[in-house]
Amino acid sequence: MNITEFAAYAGVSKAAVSRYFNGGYLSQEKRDLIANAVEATGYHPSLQAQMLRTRRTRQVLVILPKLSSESCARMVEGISDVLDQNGYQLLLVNTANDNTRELSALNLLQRNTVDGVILIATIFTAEHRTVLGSLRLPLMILGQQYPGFCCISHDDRGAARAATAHMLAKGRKHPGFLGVTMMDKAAGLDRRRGYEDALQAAGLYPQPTRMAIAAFDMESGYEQAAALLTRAPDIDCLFCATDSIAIGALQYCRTHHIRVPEDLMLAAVGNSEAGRVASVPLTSVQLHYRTAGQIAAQRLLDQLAHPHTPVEGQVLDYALIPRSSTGDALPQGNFWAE
Amino acid sequence: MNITEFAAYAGVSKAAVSRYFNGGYLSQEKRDLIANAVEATGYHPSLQAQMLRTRRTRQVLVILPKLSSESCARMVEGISDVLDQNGYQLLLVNTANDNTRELSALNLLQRNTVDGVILIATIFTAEHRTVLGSLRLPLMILGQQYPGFCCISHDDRGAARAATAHMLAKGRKHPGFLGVTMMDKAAGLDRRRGYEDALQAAGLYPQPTRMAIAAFDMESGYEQAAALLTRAPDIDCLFCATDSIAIGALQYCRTHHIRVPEDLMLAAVGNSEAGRVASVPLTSVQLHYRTAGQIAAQRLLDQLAHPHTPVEGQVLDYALIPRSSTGDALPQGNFWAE
DNA sequence: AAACTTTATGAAATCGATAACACTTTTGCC
DNA sequence: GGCAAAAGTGTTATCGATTTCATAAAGTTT
Repeated sequence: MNITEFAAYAGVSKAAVSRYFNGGYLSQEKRDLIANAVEATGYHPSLQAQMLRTRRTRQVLVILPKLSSESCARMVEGISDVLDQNGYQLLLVNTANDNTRELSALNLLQRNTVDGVILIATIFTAEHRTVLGSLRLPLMILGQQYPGFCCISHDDRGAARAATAHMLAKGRKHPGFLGVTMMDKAAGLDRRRGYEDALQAAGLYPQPTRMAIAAFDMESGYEQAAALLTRAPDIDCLFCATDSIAIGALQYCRTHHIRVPEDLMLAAVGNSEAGRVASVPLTSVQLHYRTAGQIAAQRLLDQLAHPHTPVEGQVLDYALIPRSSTGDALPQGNFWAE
Repeated sequence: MNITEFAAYAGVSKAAVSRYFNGGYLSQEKRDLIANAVEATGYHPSLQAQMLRTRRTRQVLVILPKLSSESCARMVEGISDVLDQNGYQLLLVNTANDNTRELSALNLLQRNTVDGVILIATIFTAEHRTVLGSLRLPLMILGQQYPGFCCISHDDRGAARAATAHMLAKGRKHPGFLGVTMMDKAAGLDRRRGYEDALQAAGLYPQPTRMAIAAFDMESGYEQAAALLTRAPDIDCLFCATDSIAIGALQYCRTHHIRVPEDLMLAAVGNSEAGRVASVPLTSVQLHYRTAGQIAAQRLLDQLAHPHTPVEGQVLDYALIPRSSTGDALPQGNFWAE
């Protein structure tokens, strides 16, 4: 049933029906007439027709690199919370760290089928700047600061500093670093800087031989930990850029008679579920993923409501959660400490 | 720029432009003309207008209970793979196990804004049958069999049977069961039946005092394990409906001087990352989540292409992954066994 | 009472495409 | 050459809403 048929059924004009649903001058009499007819027929305006006419889709595109990563999933949950509350729909593109998919996602934007975009990306290339710069849609970048755009990010540098400093404060003198590619500004570069900050504050100098780069998975963490600890066996505390990597390192220790935390302390960033229940519960820094998602979505909706909002970034704080991997016993009865 | 302006620019009729993009009789001459004009202007048809006119949106709605659960995330990844390849967009609704949200999602369907639906639900009520039955859209149900609808599910019963049988085959005589609500047919009912199958095959009888029901999280697993093992301390092997619950049980053992696997064997279903790296690596049954998602999406697209496809369910197989929690040592050098 | 403003109304134009239709031209075949 | 089928074309109606516009009635101010 379309608006014309419905209007005829209700005994009013098309315009009156439209005004009923969108607000506008309408007498109480017609209002009742339409309300009754809606009750009787279950009529509702077609979204597609509304989209075409109003040029607003009430859909937001979320682009992310990997859905089955706990951090991404939580950010999307946060986004979903807010969009849902405001009657917006969430269009999801999982790029799987694949350029082809990322391009097809950006193609969507060109086609103007969404009102706004939230981008959770790890590596920004020159092409990104070009494409994003020419975007006429409201855009939020989630997970890192990218100059010139609205960004919500975590204090990755502070988080890494806190984790490393925690181990140094326990008297360790030979820190090691297990990071990820520096092309990833947040998890790669910023966390390395945080690590170096902590060393500097303790009067130590970062040594390249005590640093290694891994991929984002446990397997790689295992392998790089093996390489690093073979090369520099005197390392007595190891900062890992992600929980997954730290868990890989932990597996290596477990199978090579390296005691954690006695011989080697471990600390990471992420506070994942796996890290909480690992063979040695992992000291890690909690970032507020869900909150970040909520804020990003809210800010996007704000931009939609008030165009020309000034571009400004926002950095969320963090919380260090000490656990056994740095020799911190858990409080009795609490094995899940957030 | 709309099709009229573009057609004028290219020097052809609107119909020719439409035929260019949708296929249809068109001379090579005009084809070139339009191709050049596209190159020059970057014109592309408006999706909204196409949606309105063709009554197809090329969008698929995915409804799920919890995004930040590994199994859900992997299913969505599988769905995304296939939809993406076929030029379909994925609309996501995270119900957070909340009726309000589930209703608003179903409202979307009423509004006809998507071509098809994939539903990942855990608990089906009478209301579900009503709403789903009156749905005029192609629908796939993912994760359990629901009579009368197209379903892709896992062999939950077989999986639970295999996990339990594995422990009984090692000579354990006093099995226990830690499950979830029976309102959840797949993870609740079917897995309990599988547990009972295994007992029966071993000449044992299920005893209510050796069974408990937990929620879906580790905390609840911990609490219910505590209750169960206090009530029936002779239990020497425990089947858990999910990895999370098993990890909770494992934490309880760890803090109460119950040795795993010597005093108590543990086996579960899910094969999650956390279970693989837990303090005692967890024997678990792998289900093919990603594959299930891919199949569901593919079958949905098939339905879209060929309406009136007969309704039939499909059940995917499983693979038991023995690990230390049942006394199975991991093969040397492989700590990640899938 | 006149002059304005606010409220109320429906006809018609519009958003940007596709599909039906009527028509002409080309091709294939006997 | 004749005749049917296939290929190629542009005009027009249509999808289902919103928005403009012209106009009228009601309410408010001078």
